[in-house]
Amino acid sequence: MSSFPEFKVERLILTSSLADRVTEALIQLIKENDFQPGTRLPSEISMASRFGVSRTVIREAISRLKSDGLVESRQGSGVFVREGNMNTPFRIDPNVMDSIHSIQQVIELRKALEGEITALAAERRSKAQLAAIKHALKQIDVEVRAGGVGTVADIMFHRRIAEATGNPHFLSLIEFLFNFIQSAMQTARGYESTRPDLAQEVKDEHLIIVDAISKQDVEAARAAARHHMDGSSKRLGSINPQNLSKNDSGLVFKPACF
Amino acid sequence: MSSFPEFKVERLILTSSLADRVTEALIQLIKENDFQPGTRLPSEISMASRFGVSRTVIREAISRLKSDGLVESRQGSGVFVREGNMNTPFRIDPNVMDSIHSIQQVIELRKALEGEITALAAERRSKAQLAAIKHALKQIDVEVRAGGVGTVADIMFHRRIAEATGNPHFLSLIEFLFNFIQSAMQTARGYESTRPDLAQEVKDEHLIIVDAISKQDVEAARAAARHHMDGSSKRLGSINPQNLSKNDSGLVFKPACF
DNA sequence: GAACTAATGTTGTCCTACAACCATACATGT
DNA sequence: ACATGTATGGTTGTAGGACAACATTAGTTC
Repeated sequence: MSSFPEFKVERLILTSSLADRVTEALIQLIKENDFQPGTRLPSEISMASRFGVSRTVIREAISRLKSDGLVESRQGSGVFVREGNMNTPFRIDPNVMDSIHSIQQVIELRKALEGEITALAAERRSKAQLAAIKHALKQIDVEVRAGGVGTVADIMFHRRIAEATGNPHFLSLIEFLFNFIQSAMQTARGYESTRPDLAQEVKDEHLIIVDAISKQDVEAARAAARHHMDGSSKRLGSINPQNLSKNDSGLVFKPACF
Repeated sequence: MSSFPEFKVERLILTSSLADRVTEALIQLIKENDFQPGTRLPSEISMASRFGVSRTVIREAISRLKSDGLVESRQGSGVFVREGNMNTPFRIDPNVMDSIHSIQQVIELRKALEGEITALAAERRSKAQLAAIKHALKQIDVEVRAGGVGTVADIMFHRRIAEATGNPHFLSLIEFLFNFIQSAMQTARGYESTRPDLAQEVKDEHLIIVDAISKQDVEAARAAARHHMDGSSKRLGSINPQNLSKNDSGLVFKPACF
């Protein structure tokens, strides 16, 4: 068509709204400079005049702080800094997830978890949960035969294992991590599909895991999961890095700092 | 003073603001019912009339969704559901952290991580990081001799180990988990301080960990950390459960559902 | 001293208004 | 026919005013 090379850009968001900037400023004030926990923030009106914005903007910023659990507002009294930070969530900044190195850091996190998860699953799985795991394993082949690379089913397989631990936090944590390594898994599995030897390797590793969970052999399950993680990171490392640079979901461009 | 027994209640927040409820409703709509990623939400005005609230309330709710990464707003165009949920953080609802069981679930999460963290720390620690770990270990005794139970220094000890992995996510995840198990650790260490045998047990376990990290013996480090985790959960289990019911930070009361 | 009351300040909610911006349809010129 | 400019309506971003609900404090009364 046109003489342009492919020029598909998601959307440059270099516009930060006032509420964004006020939020950031307040977080900085609370975290760095000591607004001691329990103290009251200045009133919304005074902050509005101090920041030079309207009260609407201040309220939106405080609304975000509230949902992040940093502050708590009491009608008629004021906004107070919360003590303890139980409500501040664990997050990984997607803006730094551009390099392969940072993806591998997340993979390392998953690697650390998967061994214990599989061991606990072996110890505690019910018959129904074992059946669900086995079913998920079969679904990988189904997805591959249907022309896919099998990422969705692969993730579901490990999700079922996490479910079998009986501890819901394991499931939500690895689901959180999958969001970041999904694209890496996709290219990895895409590469494996061109190498029958590697594909067979993966299938074998999965089988060993299921076998150990089936027999409720805790140590074997742990070892199998660790072996699988080592194998997949080895396979991932054998891919040409440039394949990883295209990120299919989310932003690719890190907004310039200014 | 009064005839009442101690009745110090932080503050009952059973009043959920309109923005709270609208936020919850929108999250539900996005997650359960499919607002497909990429689709536009109804305009703020129409949502306001639909929910029967003012546009201000809608804006505050959407502001929270934005900070949670669920949606993205484009001026002049609308609010769009984000594709991929890389930005949705990992959180543990503090309102369900009332029972011992749920605390132990978080401890189990930490248990799973600490083994790998210590192993990686043994593998990669620099000389300076080893020194920091050893210093933190000494600080536990200092804190205890100063009359404290040693929780702060204990946490700092494990924090330094996590730092030595070189993977920043380990540190932030462990720090996140510590927020939930801190109070449990406090009562545990308080109990240990009345039992010299247990206190010595803890010190021995810590020493073995540091020794393995010092020698860069990866497998020994993993084993030592796992042994320490097993020991501390065993010691925690030997405490009378009622000691755990008093939670010093945050809410204790789970708001009634209505 | 205890209980009630008024005053003041703060957050919660609603409203209107306008600026900045986007998407589309329409008009214009070549 | 095509590209370019322009008008228009709709949407978010921001400002500001108004009042209700509530908390705190000072003052008053008993």
